[in-house]
Amino acid sequence: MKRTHNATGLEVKDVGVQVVLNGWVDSRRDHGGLIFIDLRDRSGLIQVVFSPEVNQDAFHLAEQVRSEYVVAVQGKVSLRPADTENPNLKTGKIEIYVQKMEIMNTAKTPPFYIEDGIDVDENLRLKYRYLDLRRGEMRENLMLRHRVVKTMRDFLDSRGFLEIETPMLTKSSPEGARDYLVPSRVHHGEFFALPQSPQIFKQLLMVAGMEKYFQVARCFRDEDLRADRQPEFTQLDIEMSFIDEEDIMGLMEEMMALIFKVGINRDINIPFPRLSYDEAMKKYGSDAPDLRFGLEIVDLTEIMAQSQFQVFSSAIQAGGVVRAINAKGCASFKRREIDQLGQLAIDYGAKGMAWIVVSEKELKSPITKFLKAQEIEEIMSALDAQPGDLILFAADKQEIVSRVLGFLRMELARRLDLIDKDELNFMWIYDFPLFEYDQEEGRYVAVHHMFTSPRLSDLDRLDNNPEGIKARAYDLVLNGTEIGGGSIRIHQREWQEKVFSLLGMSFEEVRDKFGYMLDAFEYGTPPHGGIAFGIDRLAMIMGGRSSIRDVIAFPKTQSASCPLTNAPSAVSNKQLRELAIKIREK
RNA sequence: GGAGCCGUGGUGGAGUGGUUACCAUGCCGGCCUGUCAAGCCGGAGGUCGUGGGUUCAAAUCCCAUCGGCUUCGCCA
Repeated sequence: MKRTHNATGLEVKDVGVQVVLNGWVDSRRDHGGLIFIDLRDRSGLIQVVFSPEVNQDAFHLAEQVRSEYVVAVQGKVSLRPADTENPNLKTGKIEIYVQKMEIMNTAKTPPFYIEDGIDVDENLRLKYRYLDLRRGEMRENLMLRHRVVKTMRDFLDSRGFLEIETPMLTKSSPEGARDYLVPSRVHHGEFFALPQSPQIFKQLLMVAGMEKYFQVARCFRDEDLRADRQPEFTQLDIEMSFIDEEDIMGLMEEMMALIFKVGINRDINIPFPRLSYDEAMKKYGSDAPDLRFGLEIVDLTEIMAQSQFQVFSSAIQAGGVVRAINAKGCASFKRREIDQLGQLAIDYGAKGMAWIVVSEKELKSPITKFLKAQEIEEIMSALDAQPGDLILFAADKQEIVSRVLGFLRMELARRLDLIDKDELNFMWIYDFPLFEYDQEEGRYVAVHHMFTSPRLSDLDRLDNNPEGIKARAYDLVLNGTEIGGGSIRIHQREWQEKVFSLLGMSFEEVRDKFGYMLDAFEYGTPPHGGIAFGIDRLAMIMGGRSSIRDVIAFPKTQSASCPLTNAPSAVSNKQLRELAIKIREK
């Protein structure tokens, strides 16, 4: 019995039609003389009814059916009797009176409920992922993801982009994340790396004259996992020739508007607002700020520069800053809560967290006794402090202060429930620094990546003055999450060599790792640039999920393993011998 | 590498040293012709993650270890 319709493809106007449905038994309600089954297929649910008056054989077969059995039913679409309609079902006004049923397969009782909103150990869900994905919400997530990717492909195709694949087995390169390595059987002792991104290949495609490229590209980074980070993830990777920042940002805004319309039927306003990196860090303590709420950070460095309060003034003298955040209406926080925030600040790298509780009559604070009345007044005024407010301070190097107050800002928003879950807050962050100094490595490292072009006006500083050079890079931020980022690239061999050199790479290393790319740049490389979006993160936000795992069919656990297949696993000695690999004892 | 939370019938939870480990749900059987969280009656189902220790006695206290989740570092 082959299906004639999908479960939710039927509606009131189909009443009287003979249909065959195939699907799974979602639930069975046996009334003795009458049996109801909710039949589920990919489209959703419909109720089918078994009555001995309609067909004895089908009725008795239905008595034996259990959850998750795979069945085929044949019957007539009928209107439900009055007062038995189910408004919770799309097909709640109709039902199928079954004349014939076939059990296509039986099923063991599943280890968890096949329904939305379950609270089950995630390990179990992943071990039985094929059952987890039967749940409506998970099916919806994958369908949403499909619509998003389909829309991306269609949109880019309509704008003249070519989808081109690049190698998965490629060359390990320095910088960036830890590589996943694949041993070469043919070349003992040598390894491929799985791509962290198709960056160099897409630039070579520009050299090759493809002009407009995209790829839905799997990327691999062997770093620790998070709720929004998997070791393998998917990027929409894009590159174009003969363009500038505005071309890419404008095009991507159009694409985003379409994706959100098709994906979740939301209209978003374009163009997106833009915020410079410096301003984002200063006001929000993050290069991916969440602007769905206020709680701006206020700089007090000037006010405090001459202060007698050593904690503040010595931080400033050491080149640092003093900044604060006004937790509006939080004067009611208990001392224990404030101390808890202070501990969190310390966890994020602060040496401590000063605070002032502003009440009607007085200021409660461990630090006001060190401050002059004039200074306190200026602080209150700068932060627009009113009775009932709580002010939190951080004093340290700028990067630490930003990180700490950026975190406290988010934490306060969560505690005060300031975030509107339905809002979609997009913004571009631009004017990133090209380099930052890495204390541990004792050298500069690229903030974006090492192929990013410096601002043209900063080009001459590549020789001897890298501090403060701005990059032609841009990130797209949605609700405090970086969902994409890109840049205009370097397309001149000479500039690229200077960047490599500034990053501390020797002539030999550059030749070995990137010689092929520099060679390519000598054969007429067009100016080019691009962007890449994290499809998993985008789908996660669009689906309103809190973990990227919910929009990936077969994700890894936090320890980067797969409970379903038990990967990774040991391999045979024969396999190891072929690869000339010996496993060392710990 | 660090921090936090969690691990008890299939599932989710309760159980702070002492009878036969409790509840809900699911599962199995019976009854039941309008349910959709169906209902009523009955039943089965447990190495309390694992290993060690303390104790007359451990799900419970201690140590170690494994696993899951969150997070800092890390993620050009």
